[in-house]
Amino acid sequence: MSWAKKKVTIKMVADQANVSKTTISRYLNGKYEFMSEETRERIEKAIEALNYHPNQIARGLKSKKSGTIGMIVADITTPFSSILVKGVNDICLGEGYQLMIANSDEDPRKEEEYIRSMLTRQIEGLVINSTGYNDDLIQQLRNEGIFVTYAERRPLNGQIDTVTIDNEHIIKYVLDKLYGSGFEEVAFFSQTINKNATRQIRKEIFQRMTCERGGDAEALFFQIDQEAFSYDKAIMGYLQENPQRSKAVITGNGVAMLDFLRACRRQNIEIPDQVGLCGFDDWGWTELVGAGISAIAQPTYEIGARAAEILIGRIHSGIDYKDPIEIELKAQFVERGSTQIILK
Amino acid sequence: MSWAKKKVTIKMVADQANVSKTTISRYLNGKYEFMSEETRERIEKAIEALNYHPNQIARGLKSKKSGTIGMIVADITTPFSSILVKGVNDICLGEGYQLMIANSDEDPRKEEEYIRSMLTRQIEGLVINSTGYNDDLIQQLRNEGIFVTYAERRPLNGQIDTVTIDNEHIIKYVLDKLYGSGFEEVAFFSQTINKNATRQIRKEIFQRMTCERGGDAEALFFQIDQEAFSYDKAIMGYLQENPQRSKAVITGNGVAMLDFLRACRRQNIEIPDQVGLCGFDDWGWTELVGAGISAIAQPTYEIGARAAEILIGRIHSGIDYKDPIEIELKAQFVERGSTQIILK
DNA sequence: CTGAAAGCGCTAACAC
DNA sequence: GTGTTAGCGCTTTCAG
Repeated sequence: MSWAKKKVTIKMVADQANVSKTTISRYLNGKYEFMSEETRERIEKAIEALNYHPNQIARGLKSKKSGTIGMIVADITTPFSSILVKGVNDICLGEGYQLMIANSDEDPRKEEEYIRSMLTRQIEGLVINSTGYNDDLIQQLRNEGIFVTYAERRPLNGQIDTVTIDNEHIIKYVLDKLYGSGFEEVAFFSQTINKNATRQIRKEIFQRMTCERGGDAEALFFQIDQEAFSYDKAIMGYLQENPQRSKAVITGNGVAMLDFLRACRRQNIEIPDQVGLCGFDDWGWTELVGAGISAIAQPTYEIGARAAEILIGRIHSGIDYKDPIEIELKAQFVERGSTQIILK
Repeated sequence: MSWAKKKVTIKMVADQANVSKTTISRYLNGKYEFMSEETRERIEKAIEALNYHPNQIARGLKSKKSGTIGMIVADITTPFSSILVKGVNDICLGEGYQLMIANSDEDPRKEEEYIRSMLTRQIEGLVINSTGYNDDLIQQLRNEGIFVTYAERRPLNGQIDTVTIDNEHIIKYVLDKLYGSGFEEVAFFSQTINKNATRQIRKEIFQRMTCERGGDAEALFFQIDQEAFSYDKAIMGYLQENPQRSKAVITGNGVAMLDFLRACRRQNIEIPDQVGLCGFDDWGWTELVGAGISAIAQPTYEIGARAAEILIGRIHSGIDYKDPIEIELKAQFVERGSTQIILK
């Protein structure tokens, strides 16, 4: 980089201001008590004149504080992830941290690679929307002085700070609502569960509550793999059983909702005439489809923001903890046309 | 962090393997020619035994290579930005770079703050989807040895690498299509332009082509501010002029399309019966709204990927350039029901 | 109030 | 083949 102007260092500022590097360093760290008014001003001028910006990398090497936080999301292309990122990013800006972000693409191997890469780059903490396959490695980070907060997907086991939503409460609310308004069968359509804790938890809650109502918890839960037309098959299968009953579906997240709607369109299934629908995640377009799609609006931004706050709090305190913080934020049901029952 | 295990350093590995730090360093950098087969194995064992991972921060301090790239997007919550991020992220993974990401929120002050913050953290390059207000600062980075690539939004002036789409070509294509199929007036609805180069360019192209067809280039271009019901007013105003003519609208990006559709719904405007619609950006839900929304699918992922490739290429070459690389990728028109003209 | 000196963890001449 | 030495840019004792 021969064409690059030499970067200005603390040494050059020291020379310019006619003091030692130490004093400049003190200045940079706001320890003004240790210098005369006059030197302070001289330093200020020198920094200004040279357009000096301290090298955070060098500072971090000595102080062991990189000032960066890592964040790994499972699929950055979903609005869910990007809003989560925004929440974390905003808090980081306020606290002076930079964000190192990676997209695991739901691939545990990539996830591990990113975690290790970020570790070598001395992140001070990690916010993760985890695939669920690297919980052991993540637990290990604790031993290296790295704090971790799980966002939305909790660890399957392990004592780590977590911010999720109150699935129990909102699923109960929606089931009550749907059955209460006359639907006779409510099914749940989930993406492949794998080790995804959120999907696992929603399944468990849905099946337990369905059971309590005397429903067929097994038959009404559909786990749908990412193959072509698998949603088509599932929805057709569901509607063919007990065709005289009025039915509704809850989809487990925004991506499942989109796939479900596409399948309905291909199969000419009318909503809510033939099947009611309530989805998790309320993204901008839900009101535009048909009579509007009812949805569970997750406080996605807040999940990210709270996770970042907790993480930074831990970093600042710097001490190990025995009791993890576990926060459950409330989700909200937004009612639209897709759950207005059409009586048969 | 009293509870943290002491991090293992190159010194400890050297002691364990009974060689000097230099030799370990050579090993880490793959310079196996400079050591015996036997020491190489000894080092391998020592690293394994101690679970050693080199500190990239320290390496970077000496070598002036942080191994991180910065990326700033204008609004991370739009699918456009997140897909762009994915493109960049994927290339970075392949090339061994970590991504430092920030969301400027279309705020030039935040954008500047992030740029400076990333600079102090020694990013080696920057991919930016810029607000357009910090072009001078960005140009300045070049003097500090930092390469920059603009993604999607080009600099208003300045000689910097850029990846955009071929707006000229696709806008011509869509206008031909719409007028060709019988629409008599085609308007363009854009978000507030400010210094956004893409919006500026689309406006210029649209107006020029409209002019060439003898249309009223001024009246047919709508710049719509982000106030409540401003889309409602614009669309109503457009439809009231020359009501006997069949009309269509092109929206300038995905966000504008969403706002436009919401306004139509509020005003009970039927698409395409009362107005045809073709939007920029083809996100998952377009096919689900009404008879399907026709859209210009931008190669968003490719924009990000190409931008990252170009940037990393520059970093590797390490030399200044006089001629910036300017790439224009092709967008594609996806035809759906919203542009099937209903003859009046 | 201020500075000299010794590192942080790693790399890179330059010797041997 | 391998080690010694001198830093990278900054912080931090420890002396004055």
